[in-house]
This record gives sequence, structure tokens and C-alpha cells, in this order.
Amino acid sequence: MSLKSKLQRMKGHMALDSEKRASPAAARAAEEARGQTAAGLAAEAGGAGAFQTAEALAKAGGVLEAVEVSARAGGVLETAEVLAKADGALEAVGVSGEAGGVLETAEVLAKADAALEAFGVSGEAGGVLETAEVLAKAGGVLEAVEVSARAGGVLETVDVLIKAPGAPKTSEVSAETIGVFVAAEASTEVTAPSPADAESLSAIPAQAGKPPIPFADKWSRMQAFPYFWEDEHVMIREVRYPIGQRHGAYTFSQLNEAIAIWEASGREHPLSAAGKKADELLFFDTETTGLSGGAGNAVFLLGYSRLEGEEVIVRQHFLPAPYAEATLYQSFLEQAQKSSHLVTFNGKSFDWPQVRTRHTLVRDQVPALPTFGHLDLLHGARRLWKAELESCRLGIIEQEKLDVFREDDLPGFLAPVRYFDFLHSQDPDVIEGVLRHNEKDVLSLITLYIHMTRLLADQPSSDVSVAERFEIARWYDALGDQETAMAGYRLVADSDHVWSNRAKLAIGHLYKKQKNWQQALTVWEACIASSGYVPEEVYIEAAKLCEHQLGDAEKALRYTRQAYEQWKKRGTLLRNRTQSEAAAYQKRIDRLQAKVQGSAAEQESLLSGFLDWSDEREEM
DNA sequence: TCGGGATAGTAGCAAAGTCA
DNA sequence: TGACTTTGCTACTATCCCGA
Repeated sequence: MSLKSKLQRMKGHMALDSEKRASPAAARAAEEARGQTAAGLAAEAGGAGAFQTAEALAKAGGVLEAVEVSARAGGVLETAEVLAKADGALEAVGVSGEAGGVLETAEVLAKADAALEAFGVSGEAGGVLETAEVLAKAGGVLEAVEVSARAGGVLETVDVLIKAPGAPKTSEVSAETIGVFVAAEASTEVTAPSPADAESLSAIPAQAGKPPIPFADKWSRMQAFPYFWEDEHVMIREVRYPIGQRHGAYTFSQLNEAIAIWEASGREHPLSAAGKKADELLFFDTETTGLSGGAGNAVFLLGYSRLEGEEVIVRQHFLPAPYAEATLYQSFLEQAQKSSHLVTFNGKSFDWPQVRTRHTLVRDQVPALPTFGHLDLLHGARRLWKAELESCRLGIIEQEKLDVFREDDLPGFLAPVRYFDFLHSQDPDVIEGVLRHNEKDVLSLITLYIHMTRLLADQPSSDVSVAERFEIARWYDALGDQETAMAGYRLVADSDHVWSNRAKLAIGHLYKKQKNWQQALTVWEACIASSGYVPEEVYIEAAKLCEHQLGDAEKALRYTRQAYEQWKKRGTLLRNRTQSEAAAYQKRIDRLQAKVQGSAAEQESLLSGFLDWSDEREEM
């Protein structure tokens, strides 16, 4: 049975009246039994007759009442077993779940091939984790994820499923899940609001001539309101934080300090915000329906945070239906144009190209995208922490560097699943996890920017590791800021860190660029004299300097031989490289040898000439 | 899974200097 | 004068790895 038909079956169960499923005779029995239930069975529930009564009720079609009674009587497991056989699975789990017997019930139902329904309802009853574990063992992995996603227990479920024997990889689950939902989305209509939901529409004041917003009260509770344009609407969620609010290691107000730091430093740097105001920086992140890029991949959420006065405002523009893209961009551009620079994490490669691609499809209807400046923090983060962190994903950096710890965060790979589910149900509860995930992302971008600024500006109060200091110096070196690079390298060179000699090598290179040959040689010779590991490059650089700038071929030969000996000892796994490098060493040695011998012969010749001349004098 | 930006490494070239 | 070496630059390629 396909997931879609299972879901429809599930809905069908919910809608079916139990009497219609029972025979007319059974319906009459149920009427009688229910009368008894209401009148007297509750009182008897604690007695030994509860189970039998429940069985009778179940057979008579009074499933719901039967479970309620037997659950109170403590006979949940047995009742559920009977009910499962009686095709009353869905209701049984619902009630027994509320009665606290979720795990046992689900186990029974899983065996009765009613896994999906069991999980759906028990998940909603709060027993997601346990149920998922049971279902995973019962082989209902994919269904477990699908339904638990609806029940809001995604993270735990996935965790359980990954650990379950024979479970597919997370990515496989999500890929298959996405596929299922894409198919479902293509073939189903948006669910009409129930009478209860219709009632909730009044939460947002009715606007003349505007269509009603499904689940308006839920949107309202999530601080989201509709934005109408050209007969369509998108939802805009807005959350405000006081500027003094802390997010991880810093308060938002420290963004102003970060900008002041760049102003004061006078340094040219790709991450510099010198000359900009805080509200010109848009900390931006999107959520999309996939990773593959191209026009088939829609951006359904444009989120950003921005300092505005004494507040940080998170604003999220959400696409409630695929046909409202023009409205999405119209609403976004109205706000975004107030800023001049995007600050993103991998946004140069991912987010912004996606936005550009999708905007192209509606460019005739909406304003052009502004030509933003763009600070992409990914590449800087990688420069600083590539050697130190297992990965430079934002989540890892948050934990290791920013003191930001997320609780109950929705994994990014489930965002498309949730979105397709939303398109199906229009229920904002389904998408809330994605909005909160995005909100955290755009807030963490502020914290990350403050942190990186403080490191790069080498603030006295910032706790910079030696490794970070070296990478920062290397960055300034690459940017041509020799003074800042030199200062950083010196601190590392003077430390007892393993990278001390790497820093000395770099300092020598800087002196060499400045044509300060003697200083370069002094640094490299200090490196050679050190007790730590000396890269061969240091010997070779010293040799080049001695040969070409200082005219000391003998010293150059000595350093080249030292480098070659060390290189031979160290060895290498790459055969071709070994041969070519060995040949290069030998060639250099031969050339220097010839030079040394030549100069010795020349000296001898000069000396002999002098002696000849002396002899001549003496002869005179 | 894929696109793309950044980085590192390499190749090619011209210019300058040195040397036989 | 030509061969060789280094330097500095540009262009290209390979690799990494991040986003949902």
C-alpha cells in the first residue's frame, strides 16, 4: 500500500462512523452497550469484567469507548490486541496513547500491520520516540518518519531509525520521503479548513476583497501575517529582540562595536564593515525545496535579521503556494532594499544564486534585485578553523566557537519534507520548525560576524588561539597587508607552538618580498637552529638567498645538502614526485658544487697569479 | 545529490639577472 | 650570446565543502 493511500485510509478511519462499519444488529448492540458504558461501565472499569466488556464493545463497533474503559482498567495491551483485529486500530492507539500505554499498543498494532496508523496517532499522543523504535524494528521505517514528522518528533525518530538495524541512511529516508511528498503534492488538492479552522479565520481582521487565510489564528500565534499583492498573498513572520539580548557568546548590540572596530582598524579586509551602518547589513538565509539548484528548485522562505534602532528584527517571507512567487519577491524587495550588504553563510554559492534564478521567472512583475555587496562568512570560517574543526558547517561553528546550542532544532534536510507537507495541509504547525530553524540561522550569523571581527581585529579581550592567530596572519598576508601579517606571524614564531617554525618561514618570505635579504636569512637560520621540525623549504629558501643574493655558494650547497638528507629520511608515498624532487635536489647540488669548485679554482688561479707576480717582483 | 565560490597547486610566460 | 635560474604574474585545474 502506498503512503498516500495509507494516509487516505487513515483519514477515512477518522471520518467513518463506527456504526456504519458495524452490522445493523451490532449497531443496536453498540447503542445498548454505550448506554451501559455511560451509565455504569465506568464504575465497573476497575473490576475484572472490564476486558470482556471492552471486547464486547469492540465487536459491537464501540471501539473508542471500549479502549477508554479498558485503559482505565489497566488492560490496555489486551484490549488493543482485540481492537486491532477488529480494525479499530486507529482509535485504539489514540485513546490508549493518551492513557499512557503507547508503547505496548504500538507494538501490538505493528504486528497487526497497522503500523502507520498506530504511529501517526501515538506520535500525536506524545509517544513518538518509543513508537518509532518499535516501528523501525517492525520494518516500517519510512512510514515512521513520514508520520512522526507530522507529529513533530522528527529529530528523535530519525535518530532512532538511524540506529535501528537495517535502517536506510538518513539521506535515503529523506530523499524517498521528498519523492513521496512531491508526488502527493502534485496529485492532491489543498485541504479545506475544518469548521474549527474556519472559526479561527477571524483571528486576522478580514480585509475587504481578500481571500481568507487558512489557520489564520495559528499564523497569528507564530507572529506571522499575510501580505497581499496582485490577488495573491505570502506570509511575513516578524520577531523582534531587544538589542541587549544575548545570542551565544555576544549580545546583538556588539554588532555596532564590530563595525566600530573595522572603522578604527583602517584595514582593508573582505569582511570589513567600515563605512557601513548596522542596518545596512542584512543577515540572510533561505530555505528551499532542494539542493539541486536550477529553476526547478523553489525558494520558499527568505529570512533575514537586521539591526533596526534598538532592536534586532527577524523577518521571514514565506511562500504558502507555488504560484505566489511574484508576491514573495515583491514583499521581500520592499524590505531588503533598505540594506546594501548581504551577510550569509555559503550564500555566494547557494542562497543568492537560487534567489537570482527564481527571481528571473518573475522579473517582469517585480523590481530588479539590488546589487548587494556580499560578505560570505563560510570562506573566512574555513580559513580560520579548517584545520581545527571536523567540519565548517554553521551548526558545528555555533557549538565550538559561538556558544550557541540548539534544542529541538529541525535538521535542514527535513525542511523540504515539511514544506511539501505544508502545501498538502496548509497547517502552519507543520512549517513552524523550519521557520524557527531559519530564525536561529540568521541570528547566529550576527554572532558569527561579531566573533570573526573580534578575531580578525585581534581585540585584547578576545581569546585567540595560536592556530587562529597563524591563520589570521596568513589571511592578511594573502591580502597583501604585510604589516598585520608580520605582527601575527611574530607572535606565533615566539610561541612554543608546533607552528612556530611555519611562522618563521612565512616571516622570512615577507622579508624576502621586501628585499631585506639579511633579515630573511637571519630568521630562516634561527628556524634551522631550532629544536623543532624544520620544513625542507626553509633550507632551500636559505640556499637560494645565499646563492643569488648574498653570493655564498658554499653555504647554499651546505643548506641544499641538509634539505636533501632530511627529505630522503622523511620519504614520500608518491613515486613520481619522489623521482622528480630527487632529480631537482641533485641538479641544484651539482650546480652549486660546480660553482664552489669553480670559485675555488678561480681563487687558486688568482692566488697563483699573485704569486707569479710576486715572483716577478722578487726577480726584479 | 549538485552548483559554485574559494583555495591550493601547477603550468606557462616574460623579465631580469647571472654565468660560462 | 645563449642557457639557466628566479621572480612575479596570469590562467587554468583540481579539490573541498557548504547550502536544503
